[in-house]
Amino acid sequence: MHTTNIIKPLSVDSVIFGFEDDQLKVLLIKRIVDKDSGTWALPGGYIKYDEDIDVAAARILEERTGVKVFMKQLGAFGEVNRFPDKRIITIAYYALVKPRNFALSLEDDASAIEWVNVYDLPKLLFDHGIIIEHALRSLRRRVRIEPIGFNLLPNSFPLLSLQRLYESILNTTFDKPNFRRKILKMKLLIPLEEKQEGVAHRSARLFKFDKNRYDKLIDKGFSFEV
Amino acid sequence: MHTTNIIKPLSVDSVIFGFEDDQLKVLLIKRIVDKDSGTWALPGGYIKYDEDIDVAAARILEERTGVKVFMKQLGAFGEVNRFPDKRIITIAYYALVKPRNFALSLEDDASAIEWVNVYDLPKLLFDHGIIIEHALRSLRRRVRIEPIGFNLLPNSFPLLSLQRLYESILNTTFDKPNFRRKILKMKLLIPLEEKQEGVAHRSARLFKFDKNRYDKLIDKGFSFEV
DNA sequence: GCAAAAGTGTTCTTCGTACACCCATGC
DNA sequence: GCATGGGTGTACGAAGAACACTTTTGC
Repeated sequence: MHTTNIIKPLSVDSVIFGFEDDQLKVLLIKRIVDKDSGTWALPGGYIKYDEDIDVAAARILEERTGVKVFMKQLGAFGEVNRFPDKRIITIAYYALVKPRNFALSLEDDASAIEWVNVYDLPKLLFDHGIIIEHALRSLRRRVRIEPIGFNLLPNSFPLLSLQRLYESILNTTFDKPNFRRKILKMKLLIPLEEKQEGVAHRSARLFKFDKNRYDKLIDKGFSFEV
Repeated sequence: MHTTNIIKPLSVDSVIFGFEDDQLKVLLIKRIVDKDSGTWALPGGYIKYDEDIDVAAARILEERTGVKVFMKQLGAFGEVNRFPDKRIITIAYYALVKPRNFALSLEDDASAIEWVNVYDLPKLLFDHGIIIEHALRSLRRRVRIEPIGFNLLPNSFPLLSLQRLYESILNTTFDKPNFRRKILKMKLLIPLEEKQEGVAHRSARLFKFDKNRYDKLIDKGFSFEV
């Protein structure tokens, strides 16, 4: 990491959500060698002097994890004592990704990187636990009114996967027939010819999210709601 | 203003919403003497080294305007060129206040201060116009699911005032009978014995928002929605 | 009387919810 | 056959939208 030309009292931390094994997870890093050894943390770093903060967040995430994605800002966390010894204010970001699409890569051998169930987190560095809580709250609010959930699923998926996704994010359950009808009525999904394979039950039709269609509907005043 | 012991690349700006004459307004300041003369701006300033950012925002707002209120964070604005010459990242806050409750006071004679209709803004300093847009979007989202609108009204108010408030924030119109029923059904308003006075029509009953009641309903799973 | 807002009543439709039920597939 | 999930049908009730109508007050 470059240490010149950076803004020292300002860091960036990223909460990366992924959906794997029907569980909502976040991407955490653990420094193995230095004094924080043993504590998991959000991927983060310092902003450069001549770099937009959104760009800094994306750069730092990629450097730390190999994940390249555009993120949404969560907000600034600036309690005086959030960081030991020094005053560092951090700007938190979050994003939703498909874990399968990324080969996690580490910048060095001194760290471990892992997808961790968001409902079963280990002890985290500084206020990173609080940051994740905020990110989760924001995710819950947004996921019900914007079709961002699809970012967590493979390009094609059966409807029950979508339902399980919403259930795990919102920590609730839905009636299957009703959920199905509600989603299909929006006409946001393109039914594919493909079917599930190798499952121990009747194979389900796969669907694909139609971003184009969504944009057009939005122009007509449509509003997504789960 | 103190210039020692502050974090220089980090400022705070506040969007203060008020409701006056059936219009949604924001509080703006204009520097009259210096080089920015003639340009309206959001009240803002620098964060101190040993001060929580939320506290800094409240302190700065009070210093600039006399308005003392707790605010909600909107987020950080950090485009490289948002501020001329220097790199300054700002953390924006917003709040909803009752304009009548505040005697606007200026720290010096070099400034003017004013409530300005949010739908008819003058040219603003730096990216302050963008910040207000974001604040308005956030306000619109929140006002429909949290009873924060009452913060903009006097303690007691007729139902039509509430309706006009929502209409001006959401930039829409509601059917009076339906709006009335919807709000009353929530049981969040205490009907008072008082009536409007000096109006050229049948005087309306006044109501008061019942915060206690709201907190209790929330515990029972109630969710506010307009 | 007229204008303006207060306040009540009613109808129609849409939508969410609950749940019964049949279908296909692997073991 | 049985378990598991896929997928359809239906019936009830709550909630929203539209609008007609009566009441009260100042001018």
